[in-house]
Amino acid sequence: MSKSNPCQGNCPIARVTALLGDGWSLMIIREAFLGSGKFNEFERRLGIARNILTNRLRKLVGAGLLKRRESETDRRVVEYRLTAAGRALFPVLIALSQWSEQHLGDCSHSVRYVERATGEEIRPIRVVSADGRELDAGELVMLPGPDADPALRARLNAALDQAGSEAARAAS
Amino acid sequence: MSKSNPCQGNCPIARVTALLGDGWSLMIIREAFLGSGKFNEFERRLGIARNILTNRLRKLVGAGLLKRRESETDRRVVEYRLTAAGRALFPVLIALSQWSEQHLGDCSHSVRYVERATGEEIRPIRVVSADGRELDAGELVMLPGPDADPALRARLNAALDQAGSEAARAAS
DNA sequence: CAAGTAAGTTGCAAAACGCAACCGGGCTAC
DNA sequence: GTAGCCCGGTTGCGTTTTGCAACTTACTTG
Repeated sequence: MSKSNPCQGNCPIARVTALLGDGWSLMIIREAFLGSGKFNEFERRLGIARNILTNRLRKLVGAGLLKRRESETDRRVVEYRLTAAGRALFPVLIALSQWSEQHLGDCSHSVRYVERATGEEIRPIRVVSADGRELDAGELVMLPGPDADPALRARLNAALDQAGSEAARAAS
Repeated sequence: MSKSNPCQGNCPIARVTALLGDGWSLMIIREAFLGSGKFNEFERRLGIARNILTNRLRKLVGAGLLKRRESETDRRVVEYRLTAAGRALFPVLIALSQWSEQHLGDCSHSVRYVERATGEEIRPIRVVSADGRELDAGELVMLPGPDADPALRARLNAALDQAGSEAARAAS
């Protein structure tokens, strides 16, 4: 994948896939949310090979999701902590988790996300319109933004045209 | 990864990672949201190798995200369409996309998600409490749910304890 | 019927992954 | 202070996954 996936220019999904699209990165982020910070903790709790872990931690630090800091009390240990950018992935993680429990495997309810202050479970993550209504996938369109490069712009416009012609065909 | 990543029992993130944790699956889902359906379309638009594409499509069909249907008008072509489970990934995709644009690379605004009916851009995806307030990562806890297996339960409780002791340490 | 096209499949080379052994600095205990 | 252990890596090597290109089979089109 690494060499290819120029895919469609600066598509944000392509960029995030290049960074987190492997079997471990998301698990490492999850572990970090669960409080892991030391190299050893990640290794033990995930059962990941040490060379791979080194590689992924470097990548995540390089991307600004984790911050590497050598402990002051014991200079052998290194702490990897989530940065603000890393913590901003929390909605993604929850959305994935909720989707997984609803649509994968045996429909189990194995993790609860509750508000610390109230003890109440949070709502399912949803797409919400500008004025606060919950939206469905069918009610949305993707349009090229101001910074879309030509390839992405072409792709999104093609998708629009296709949807348009499909709608026209359905209407006829 | 495939063999390992038993990770922590039935953790939903581990399950979703096993399914979508590679360089292509999410891109295929994105393409499907953009209207691609035929084998050739995925191939051309993503630049993915055909054997890999075959493999991923089968996996996604097997997981119930895509539905494989041979065209009636031309029996050579095969249509892969998102199922309800697949469409339910839309919030995840948008959350990833929004995160990517905010925290990756050059802060660009290359894709706009707008409501078809109003033309208004949607709100950023957020975690919302039971009574509708937007929550921050720090205001949440993960607790084992009724279906958590022992390993996951232990992991989540350990995280709780650790957070507790850290809080105690910070308070002292 | 000849040519072209769609969706795979196969074989092979290159890259990524996983494991286990090794390493160097830093603590700890005697 | 030195022997032994822990921590965070690194290295070498075998296995798996990926990527590419050529081939195949079924079908449509001219």
